[in-house]
Amino acid sequence: MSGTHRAAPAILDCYAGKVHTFFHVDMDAFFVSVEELYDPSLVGRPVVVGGRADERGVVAAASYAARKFGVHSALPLRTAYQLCPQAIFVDGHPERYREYSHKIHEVLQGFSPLVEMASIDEAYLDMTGTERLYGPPLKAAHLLHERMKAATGLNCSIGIGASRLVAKISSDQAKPNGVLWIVAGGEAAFLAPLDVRKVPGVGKVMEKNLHAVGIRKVGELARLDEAFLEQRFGKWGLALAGKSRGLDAGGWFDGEMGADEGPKSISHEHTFDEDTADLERIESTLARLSEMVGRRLREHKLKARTLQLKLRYTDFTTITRARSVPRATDLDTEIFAGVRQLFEHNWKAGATVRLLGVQAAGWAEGGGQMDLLGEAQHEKWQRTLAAADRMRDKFGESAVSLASSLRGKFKERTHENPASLPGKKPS
DNA sequence: TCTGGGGTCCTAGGACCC
DNA sequence: TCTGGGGTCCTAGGACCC
Repeated sequence: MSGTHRAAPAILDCYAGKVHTFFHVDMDAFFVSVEELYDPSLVGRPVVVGGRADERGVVAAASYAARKFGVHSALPLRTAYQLCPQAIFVDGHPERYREYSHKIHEVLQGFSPLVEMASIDEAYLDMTGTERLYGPPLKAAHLLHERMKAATGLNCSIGIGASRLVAKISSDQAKPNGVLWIVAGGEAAFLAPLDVRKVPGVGKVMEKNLHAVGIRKVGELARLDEAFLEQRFGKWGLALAGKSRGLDAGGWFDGEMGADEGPKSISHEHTFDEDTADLERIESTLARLSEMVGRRLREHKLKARTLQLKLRYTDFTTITRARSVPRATDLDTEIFAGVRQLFEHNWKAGATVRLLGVQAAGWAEGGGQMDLLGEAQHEKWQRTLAAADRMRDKFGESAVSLASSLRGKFKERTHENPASLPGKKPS
């Protein structure tokens, strides 16, 4: 609980009146903490969530005990094992994290009506004008922290600032299990000594670019000429100039709590345990991914006009190939037909494949025109798939699969009318 | 260090249209 | 006819986030 600074009047002027108060609430080691609730024996031990120590894959989350050994998110699991062989490696459970994310959302909504979930485990609250209800920000934050712990069993950290950006950076500095308030006017002093990497949006590449021009700290960035940053890094450079001063994209008044607009794309991908050039395996994987994408489209009541294939070879070179279809679709068969064709046209025959991905995007309201026959077939497929979706809801994801029947049967079909394909009926 | 999976946003070139 | 400019859509790739 540090970082409170007296506001300089000259700096306060730039708020032009109303100073907002944003909270950024960020769960501590979220995936690990949820796993600990299911298995309390994990508490206090080095835990790695993401898969087995010998699997292909990366660390999704590491406990603080594991972080002491240098283990962190995005590290290859095998490297994590080298660094910390005594760590307990557990599989991730996305359903559990979604469930707890909902609980978190409920707690927050009970605290303030202006809540925006920024990801599965973090949220912004606009707490402007809540002093009469909760008292000063620090008091409010501690109350929220207690409620969160009581309702979910999980720890969080809370950053408080006059912009979302400052709130976010301060919650990061407050970790773990802390609260930090950056008083309006104290932003520059708070930000100046931080590494540029602490600024959201500055990753490996931008960090390197900035180091190359001798910029390492946010304070150095803030002193730079805006025009220089814009000329050097374009639109991004200009945004960066604002961020280095603690400003959101819209300045201090970027206060609208985002309406949930729904997804802009839906995708699934799979990395093989071992790279493969086996067409049967490749096609059944594409079929399975197409089903998963189709299912999610129907869940969201969306139809996609653009289908995209992602293909990663053994040497990690990765291509994406997209095509727009004349009629927007949410059907497994049509998605599969599209990406299968993209695969055939773009695969370097015989080259071993590491990863396949299927993405749908470009939503359309309706589906456009079809001839009567197409219409009838289309409706039949929709009923079949709806039944399959209900089966999966009841009995699990593996209860119904069209993959085996789709695979291999496309060659002798025309792609103009994939809806005429035979599919295994749910039984 | 042999590198997941699900997303968002930005850039840039070409097609096409007026 | 040697050749403008703006808008929009499509596609590919890449940086970045959790």
